[in-house]
Amino acid sequence: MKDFTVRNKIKIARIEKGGLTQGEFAKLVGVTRQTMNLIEAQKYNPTIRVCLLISKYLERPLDELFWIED
Amino acid sequence: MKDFTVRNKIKIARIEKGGLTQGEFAKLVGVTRQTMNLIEAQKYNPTIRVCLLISKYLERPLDELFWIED
DNA sequence: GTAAAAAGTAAAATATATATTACAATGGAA
DNA sequence: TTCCATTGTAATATATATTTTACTTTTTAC
Repeated sequence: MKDFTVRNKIKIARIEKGGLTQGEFAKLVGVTRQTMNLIEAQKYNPTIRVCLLISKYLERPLDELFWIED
Repeated sequence: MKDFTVRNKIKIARIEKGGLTQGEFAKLVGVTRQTMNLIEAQKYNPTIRVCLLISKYLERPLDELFWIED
């Protein structure tokens, strides 16, 4: 199967959201800072569960935060 | 952390999409039929990558297909 | 410029998504 | 009813998301 790459704009959205640090945001979502770091750096392919929580706390739709690059 | 449950309406959307069998759809998306079966049965928490492909082939936004129940 | 906070990163351990194979249950068409 | 396609499910194996701990680099405030 093709090697679609998943992209996200979490980091930008988090900063735009105002003041949230990576660690604070990770805690909100319920993952470790390291996990959030890797997700933001697009080195992970997070589960929909984590993505939904990210979407919730950033108040942005999933479709705006995540997309495929083929 | 709270135990949010992830829900999805993939099976309904797949059938509404017309004629696609679970196996055919799984192949389209690039996972096995068993994996798609477990995802549809809400026993898995799929990766955003798989969800994006599902969204693409069902022509439905992520936010319409997946949500959290708390 | 210095100190503290935040962010990047890395290695090892654990949890779980996904694959593989196989078989049972269900449903619809003949 | 019988046959065949589809779906449900289970066991084992593998890949990888996530955690934990710890250290380095970058950024920000003073």
